[in-house]
Amino acid sequence: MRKLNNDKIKITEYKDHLCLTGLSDFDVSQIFDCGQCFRFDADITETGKKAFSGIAYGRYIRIEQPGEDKILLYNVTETDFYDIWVPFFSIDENYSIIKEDIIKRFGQNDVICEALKYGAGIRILRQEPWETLCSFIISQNNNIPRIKKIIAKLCEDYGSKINVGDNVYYKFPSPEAVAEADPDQLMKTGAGFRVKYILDAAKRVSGGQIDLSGISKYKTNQLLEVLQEIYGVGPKVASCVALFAYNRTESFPIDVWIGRVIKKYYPEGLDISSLGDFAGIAQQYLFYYERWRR
DNA sequence: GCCCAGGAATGTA
DNA sequence: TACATTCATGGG
Repeated sequence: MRKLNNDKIKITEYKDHLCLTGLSDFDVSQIFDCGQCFRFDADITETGKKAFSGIAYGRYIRIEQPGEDKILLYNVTETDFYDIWVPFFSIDENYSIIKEDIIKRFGQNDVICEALKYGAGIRILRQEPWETLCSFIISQNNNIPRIKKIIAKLCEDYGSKINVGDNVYYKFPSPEAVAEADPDQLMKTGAGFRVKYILDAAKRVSGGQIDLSGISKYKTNQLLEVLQEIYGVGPKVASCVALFAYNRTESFPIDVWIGRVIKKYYPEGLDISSLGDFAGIAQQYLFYYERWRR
């Protein structure tokens, strides 16, 4: 087994899964319920524990968390674990440092401290740029169940199949496959008025006008600018793509929920430029706190 | 500045 | 049960 940069994490190989212990600040439900990823579905194991399964980077994975400090990864090879799933789940990221920095920036008495406790296991996933771009175009003026439904249909209609046992899954379609799609057929995904945006994005990416790999070296401001050249991509969608696909943890998407958070807890306004390199992660804690706290 | 696209799940009264 | 809102954006 290769080494991780965190000695506390212990990895044990079993016949059909990997077991991780010592990984703190990690809650599978919170990670998949905080609205950053639309391709994973929850189910309940025989032992009554929540599990999630889905597709990322063209691969199927099933992840269970039977205890706070126990993560089980199924359908994973050792190579894929290090090359794909460690970065995908930010397993190599030390969230205690991030949380300390956020508290230092916001202050000990700030509402962020409650939010950090409430969503203690949130992690920002590192997702594929094209899938993230397309997904967040679809997410505009939309709710999570419907976003998931539209994306699932898009994958069924234009993505390639993955067989896992008796189940069939679909990869996220390539930009080429979407670019070649008939607009009327694309309407059948339920994406509605967003179809023209998805098509523009697919054509720009497959045609080479936008190089989603190349722009990863851009400074964040420049990255946001380039993304917003795409028809239907504004500041919100661009900053989500920067945060969730390009690991720009300082990128701070402002949606209706965060708008409410600012109005409610920071009536004097919030100076985002003073929030440091992890402003976007702080945003996720605030979003999750305001969205799901009863 | 305001409304609409296209649609349905979810929240709220 | 009604009724508003929903992880926005661009065009008219």
